[in-house]
Amino acid sequence: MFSKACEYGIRASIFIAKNSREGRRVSPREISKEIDSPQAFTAKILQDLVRHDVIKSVQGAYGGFEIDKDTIATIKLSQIVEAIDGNGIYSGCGLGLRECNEQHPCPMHDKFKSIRNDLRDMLETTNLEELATGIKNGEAFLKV
Amino acid sequence: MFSKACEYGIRASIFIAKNSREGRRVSPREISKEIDSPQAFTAKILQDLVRHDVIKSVQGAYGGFEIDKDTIATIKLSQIVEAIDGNGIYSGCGLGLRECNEQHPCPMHDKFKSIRNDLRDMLETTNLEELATGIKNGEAFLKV
DNA sequence: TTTATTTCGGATAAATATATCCTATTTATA
DNA sequence: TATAAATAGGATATATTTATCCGAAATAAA
Ligand code: FES
Ligand code: FES
Repeated sequence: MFSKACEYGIRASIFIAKNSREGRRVSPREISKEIDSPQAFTAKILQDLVRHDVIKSVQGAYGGFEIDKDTIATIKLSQIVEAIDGNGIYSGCGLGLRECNEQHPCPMHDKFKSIRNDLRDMLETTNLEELATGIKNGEAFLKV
Repeated sequence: MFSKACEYGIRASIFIAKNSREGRRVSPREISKEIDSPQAFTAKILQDLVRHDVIKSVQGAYGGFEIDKDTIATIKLSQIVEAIDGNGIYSGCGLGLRECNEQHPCPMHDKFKSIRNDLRDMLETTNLEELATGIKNGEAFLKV
């Protein structure tokens, strides 16, 4: 469904959100340990998310990654997915035609479209705040 | 969503189904032309589908690929997807945890599960007969 | 200002997915 | 039986994704 990079990116963002709520910056080392992902690869993805204004980085000693406390609830899953995987999952044809087009649909179009729209709605209405809360409460997990 | 191989496999199966209803066998050359896919690569995928009993091949002169007329309506999209991409899309965790587990859910689990189940239901209730009919009637297309 | 720490970014490696090529095998027909 | 036409399958090539490595730049604190 999502690329590995995107999976790591979402898990990392949730972990950063949880820690930022507690006023703690985190390093790629700590992040990749807590979400069980390859460190250098994860660091690349974090840089990508910084460039896309999903998270913030602070360079130098005592630096790390964080998210402004008051924006955590405004960051949607869709922003992370689009930053890393692009928007093909929202608009692309399920059977790989050049574009999904009502006037030139593939045989799966009608049935696929509704699922794709549900997925888009879900990603656009889910924010980091609620996901981080699940982790905080021990109801959900980021690894294993 | 699906791999290229899976997209080609579904499009090819629909094309074969349409032709088998008309009593015509088709070659990889004709298939890849009609679904606009790389020929040799498509041929590999067709072999895979034969091994998984989704389609039938007839070797030698006047051979080709076909589907028994009376089984076309019984072949579900899910069989093709599972043959090529495996069943990860049905059972895998959306955030890449080792397994999707109610007792150890990722933060996206509840919301993701319902979409994944809708997708599975769609693939399990859609058969080649109806898809081929769309093509036959000119309501749907397999390329461009 | 020096030092230690940390992100940034380029280069490279490894793994996987996609695609091509060529030969062997099968089979209907002449 | 010989021939031509077609799928099967191994070997190989290319592209993309995933992953690692290392030095440069930034920055807080001593
Ligand atoms: S054309 Fe294929 S999903 Fe819309
Ligand atoms: S555990 Fe992640 S989707 Fe179920």
